[in-house]
Amino acid sequence: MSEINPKIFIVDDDEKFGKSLARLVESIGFDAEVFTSSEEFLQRGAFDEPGCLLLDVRMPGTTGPQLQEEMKNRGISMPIVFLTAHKDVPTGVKAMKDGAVDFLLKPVEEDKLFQAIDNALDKGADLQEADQIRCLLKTLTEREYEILQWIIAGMLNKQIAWHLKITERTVKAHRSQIMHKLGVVSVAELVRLTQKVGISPVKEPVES
Amino acid sequence: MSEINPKIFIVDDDEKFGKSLARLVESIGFDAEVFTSSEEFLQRGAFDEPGCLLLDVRMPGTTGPQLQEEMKNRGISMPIVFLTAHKDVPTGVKAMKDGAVDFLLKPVEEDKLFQAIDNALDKGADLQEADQIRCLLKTLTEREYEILQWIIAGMLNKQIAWHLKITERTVKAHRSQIMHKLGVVSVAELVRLTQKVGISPVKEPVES
DNA sequence: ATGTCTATTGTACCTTGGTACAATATCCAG
DNA sequence: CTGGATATTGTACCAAGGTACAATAGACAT
Repeated sequence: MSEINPKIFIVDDDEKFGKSLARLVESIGFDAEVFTSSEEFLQRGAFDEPGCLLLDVRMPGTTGPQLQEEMKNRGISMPIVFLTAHKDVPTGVKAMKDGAVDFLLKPVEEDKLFQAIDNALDKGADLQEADQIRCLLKTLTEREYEILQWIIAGMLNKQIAWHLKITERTVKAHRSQIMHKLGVVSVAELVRLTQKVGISPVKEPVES
Repeated sequence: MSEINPKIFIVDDDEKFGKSLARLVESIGFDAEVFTSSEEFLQRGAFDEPGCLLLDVRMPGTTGPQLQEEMKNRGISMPIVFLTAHKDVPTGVKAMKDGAVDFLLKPVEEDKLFQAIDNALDKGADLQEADQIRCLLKTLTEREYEILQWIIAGMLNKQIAWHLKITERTVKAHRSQIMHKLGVVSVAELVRLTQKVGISPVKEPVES
């Protein structure tokens, strides 16, 4: 068994600070990788390994919050911990609203940093799981996806058939295919799976 | 149909500020209620109507963040928007981590305040729904709750029966009771319901 | 003691879900 | 045009869920 250490990405224009931060996290067993700009970080690519990002706010070029938004746009799901000397409340609050794990002020206390990294890595696991689920969902055809939304709404096969104007037999065929593709054996698992990536069930129009 | 306005609770030791804030939110159609201390607010009770809390940070006695924590302890689920002149980053960040909807600096821009209130009221609806679900869940007996956890794990009746060393018939009886009490007709609805209040399914020990 | 709540189980029956073994039709790319 | 993916449907059968109509037994409170 080869132990895989989570990788701590560090983006800070102050190279000295970044390197000392790298040494610090490496001292407790993490792998670290240092970048001096957001652009350099984005060019690296391959963000699929488990890890998190320690990110400065004020930087020449793309700032920390801008990188956060760009990552969201690109679908890069990596938990972010901001580290900054920039004592601006709205910036910190917005970063948190946008999903940052923490927003710490330099000089950062080791305890708080390590705690934040732990939290970030936990969140990273969830994000990776969601990514995997999204990947599975892409294997569904449009029709299957449509029927999936009815299934997780709790509709019976015959009701789905009625709404789509097809036979119950066909719904069963699709349903079976969906379950196989998503690797679940029960509706309960199916619903929990879809909840994790925010798929909304169809809403049955109430007849009067 | 009597229109029910959401109620905006305001807690600020600066009574003048509180009252002017009340006039402001009332001008756009909300009901407002002003308190000059956390204690006064807590004594009011009856926090079940739809609404949100505009809360100051620095106050004599119980501070805003302390009130936030106390409300959490007491199970009072009302969305909070902080309004403060206290430009402290860690305070703002912690408030957000603890579930605040927003953390705005005085003097607050009307746009941002109204936006924050809208967001808070949306969140309030979710919180109220969760409260209602928790209320329903309290009507379950211990045994029913136990079986519920197996059901939402996607287990078959016979598997549940096996684990609890009872007959499948008994599981069916409980299952039926659970569905009735929670007002759902499908496992899918049941799972979504429980997800909203964070009930975790039992984990099947994998046999080798 | 008597009644209520809870947990348990039984029988019988029907509905729904799942699947094995099929076929037909359309669309699209190589 | 030919193969593959997709959507559709059929038959038959079995497993699983749901329920109506029941009963038994223990715990607990009035």
